[in-house]
Amino acid sequence: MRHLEKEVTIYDIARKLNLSAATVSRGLKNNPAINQTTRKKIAAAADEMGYRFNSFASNLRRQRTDTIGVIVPRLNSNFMSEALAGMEKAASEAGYNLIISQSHESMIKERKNAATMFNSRVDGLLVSLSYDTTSMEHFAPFIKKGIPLLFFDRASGYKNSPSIIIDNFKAAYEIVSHLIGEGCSNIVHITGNQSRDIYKKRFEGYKRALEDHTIPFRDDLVFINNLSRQEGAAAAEEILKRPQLPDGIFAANDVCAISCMQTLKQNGIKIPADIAIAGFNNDYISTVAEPNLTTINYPAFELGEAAAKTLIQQLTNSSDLENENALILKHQLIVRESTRKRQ
Amino acid sequence: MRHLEKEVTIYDIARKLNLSAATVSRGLKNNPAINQTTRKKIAAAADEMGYRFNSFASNLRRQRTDTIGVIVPRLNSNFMSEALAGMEKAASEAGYNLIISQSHESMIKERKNAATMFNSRVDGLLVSLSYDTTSMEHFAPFIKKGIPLLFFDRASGYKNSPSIIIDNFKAAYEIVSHLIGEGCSNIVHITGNQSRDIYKKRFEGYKRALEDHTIPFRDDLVFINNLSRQEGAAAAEEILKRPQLPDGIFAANDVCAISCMQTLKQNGIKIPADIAIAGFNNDYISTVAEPNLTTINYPAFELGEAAAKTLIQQLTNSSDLENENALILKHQLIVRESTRKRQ
DNA sequence: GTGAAAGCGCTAACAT
DNA sequence: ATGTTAGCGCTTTCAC
Repeated sequence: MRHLEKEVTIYDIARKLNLSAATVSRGLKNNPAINQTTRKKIAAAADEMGYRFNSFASNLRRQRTDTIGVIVPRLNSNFMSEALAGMEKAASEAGYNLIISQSHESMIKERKNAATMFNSRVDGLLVSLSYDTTSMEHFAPFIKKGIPLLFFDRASGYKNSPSIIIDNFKAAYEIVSHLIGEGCSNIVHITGNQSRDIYKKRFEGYKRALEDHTIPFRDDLVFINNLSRQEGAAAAEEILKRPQLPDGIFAANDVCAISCMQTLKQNGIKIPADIAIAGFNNDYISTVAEPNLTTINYPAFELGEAAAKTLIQQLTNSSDLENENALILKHQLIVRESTRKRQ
Repeated sequence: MRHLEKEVTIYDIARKLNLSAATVSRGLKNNPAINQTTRKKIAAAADEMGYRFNSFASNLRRQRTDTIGVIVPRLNSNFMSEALAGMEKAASEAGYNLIISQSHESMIKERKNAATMFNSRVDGLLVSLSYDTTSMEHFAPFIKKGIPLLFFDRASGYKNSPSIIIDNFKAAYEIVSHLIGEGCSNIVHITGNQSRDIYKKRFEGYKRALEDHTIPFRDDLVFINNLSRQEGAAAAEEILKRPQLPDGIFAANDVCAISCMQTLKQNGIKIPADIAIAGFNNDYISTVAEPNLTTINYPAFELGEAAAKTLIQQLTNSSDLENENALILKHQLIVRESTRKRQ
């Protein structure tokens, strides 16, 4: 039906040139054992006959795929698309393809994705966990078969799988300390599911910063939601209802911080004079929002690149990551107008 | 090395259960011809023995991959990540995987990507052209082999390949007419490479709108660049140097419009009072920028979904797209503060 | 420098 | 309802 002509194989080329399939196979791979002239003849014939390499046959034979699987919560976030861009770059430079799938923040889908990746026999797997993943059992087959598994951003302490992250605790500590330094003492924290390590660590950083500045921690200042635009606005509404307004807000991502800020501004709150606001990630929008948002620069592209490179190193055995368990990338606190209370 | 244990095949299962490989194969596929009890036994044994399906062998045999290739200019734009999210959704619902690669706006890379996709024997290919693609020869092999090829957003009139787009001419016409309606008569247009149809059509829409409102077209009001943040700012700098300021700007994407707006604002220009600004795409940032940006809603997610669905329909022959040559999605003009000159 | 032959694991046509 | 058989196209070991 779809295949208009019969596929040309190395046998067809061999027949035409009075060679064996083995020679053609070697010739196409530029195997130095094959005569230069023969190689050229083979290449020419292949070209002329419209030959195309069959990677299944090759994969089947070689037992590897040169493919890396990636499972992300969602493709359509600034952070993820940057990270994926970095991965694609590193992978394609090393001759690997990427199979990308999204879990839509659901463990059920993540499980299916993992199974598909497993059956597709990816050489390795890169994962950023979904929002609601509790069990890690769907990754067990990879461990069992010795397929390298690497978590990035939303990591887990799962088995011996290494992860690539930033120091979320420290980053949060820094940003909250900065807020305190600007005179805030009544700081709201908006964050995500505490079973995701990144949010837990940020929360801990927040608490520690308060503690170290002898500011009592207050449960009612913490909002745990999915950090979406909607939830950011909802948190703002909730805050506005309170008898006493906070003087600072630290949200665990930029999108949420900004939608929260937008809602507050619409209700006449002055940022940063009334309330200072800080986010996390350094998405492009943080420089578009007014006032510009103080945030943590989380190098997403570099993260993706590093993740893919690390995995590929394991694949080629050029390095053993078995001893390292986490690769911590550098982050930076970026102070902008949204938190500058004093001149 | 990486494979700790020998792979289990259907033959192993067959031997263990005293069945033939064919029965096991059918059983695993839940073929109704196979006895319920047998099917259960097979499933149980497969599970217990740690069997995993070998898709290469299957692909090799079936001559198809259930995989769709996607080539995009860049992954990390709001528009593309939305579109990809839509594709991934449609594809995974139909049991297809996606192989995604980016051309980095270069024809050379696009050509390599196409070759890889071809060798990976994708069942179909979705393409949004790179900025500098001039020749389409790298898609010829797909046509020749009858592999469905579908362009989206950055389309081309290539051969009989259909495309999924919006009516860029009309959208641009509408937005420029709106600017004129707000009192603008001196309207800058910032757009992209004119060999990309989308930008050409937008340019034409701009010209036609001027014409229909008897405003003379002026060459010096047109900026052709790559529509990046940098170029948006550069265009603003250039505009600021001019003796006479324009009273309106229509940029062919939101990112460029917003960076242009930021630079103008920094130089004391009032938006929209001095200059009204409109963008294109309805990226999230268009609601974050101040003033909020007037733009065209380009339904990226739906576009991706429609593209994947259309391709899959062709694959399953459930529809013949050979007659249709373009699927035009609806767009909407979204008027926001950045162009409201009059109350 | 080149060839013969076997086999990777699955599926489908054809049998029974 | 299940089995037999052949073959998808490539790689690789062992020969010469």
